[in-house]
Amino acid sequence: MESAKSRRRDSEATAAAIVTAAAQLFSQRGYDGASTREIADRAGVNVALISRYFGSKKGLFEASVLPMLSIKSLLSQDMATFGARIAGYYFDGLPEKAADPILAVIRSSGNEAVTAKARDRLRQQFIDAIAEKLRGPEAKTRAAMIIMTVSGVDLMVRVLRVVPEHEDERAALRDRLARDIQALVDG
Amino acid sequence: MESAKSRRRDSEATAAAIVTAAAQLFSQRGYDGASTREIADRAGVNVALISRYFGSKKGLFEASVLPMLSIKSLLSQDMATFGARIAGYYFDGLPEKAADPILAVIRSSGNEAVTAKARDRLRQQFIDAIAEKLRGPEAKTRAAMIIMTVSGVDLMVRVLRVVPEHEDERAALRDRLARDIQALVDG
DNA sequence: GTCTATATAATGATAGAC
DNA sequence: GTCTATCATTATATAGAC
Repeated sequence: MESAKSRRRDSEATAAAIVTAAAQLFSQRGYDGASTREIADRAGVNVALISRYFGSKKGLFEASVLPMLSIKSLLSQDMATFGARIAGYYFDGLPEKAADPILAVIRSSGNEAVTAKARDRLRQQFIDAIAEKLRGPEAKTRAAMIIMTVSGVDLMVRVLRVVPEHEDERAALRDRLARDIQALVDG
Repeated sequence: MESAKSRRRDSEATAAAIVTAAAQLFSQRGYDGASTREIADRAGVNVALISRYFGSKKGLFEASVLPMLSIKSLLSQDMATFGARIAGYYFDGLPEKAADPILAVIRSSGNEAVTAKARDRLRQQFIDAIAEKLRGPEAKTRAAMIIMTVSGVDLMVRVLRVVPEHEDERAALRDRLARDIQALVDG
């Protein structure tokens, strides 16, 4: 274990701090809206280190957002509770400031050069990965419907922010969502 | 009817050309990614006219994107065919370059100052408007589910661009979508 | 390993000529 | 009603000192 003092000169820790700050800011403001200076400030490091460690802003985007684009942890658990877990994630708690790689891709999608790789990874790590887990007919179609529905939730909750205020309405929406997604999982 | 020559000095036509170009470019690249110069070029007018006619870039965004945020034309027809019409819109034809106000809001959503009004209008013109059209229990919850699903389609088709290549898979997805949305409409 | 200083380019906006 | 020219600002990226 290193001391706090030596950590200040630990390039790995510095790069990790940049990645963390970048993931948050790209999620919040998208690629064009998040400046390298702001990312460096939030990470508590100098701006020049971004080019130093990641080559360019685009390199930083790929290093921070792409690795987070995975749904494996959700798929490794019992698929009989998949719908409930997804719905719970978005409606119980609602982590406002947390980094959301899907949101980062959505908000950066106006920049084709930057999000081309991210889209490829989204297809592989999400749609294809879900389709593999599904039993029964039309697995791919159902997988597409699932990712579409989840994307829609992400959009409604985190982009449009139109979640019902009343607790019972929220619960009704969450339960309906859990049921509909689970129906797609079960076939 | 005015001649083509006099149209060149028709401020209304000029403003309209700017609005059209802006709607397209804001949809494609989002607010931050679409520069005023590029918008002016596509409209075939001078950049200075944007400030002249709309005050600012933000003013142009509101003048071009906000008025398009309406679903009235889709709701005015028979609600028994709502699901099929939505699904057909996204899967038959697939208008790549057309201006899509929802997409513009999504891709600009990293910029809070610009999209605050757009979100309000989305809630009113979409969720509330749909809820009013629905009969049966939990109209608001179902309206939220519908807009969530449609947003997800918009996202998958136009942002992530992960529509199945094979015609039969596409048709299967379209039909399943139409059915699921219609089920939400019917209660 | 990290900083300061700077090069270069692009942005939104405006003043004033035509 | 539309244009040219320009301003002030901000962006990413880099060279070189420490």
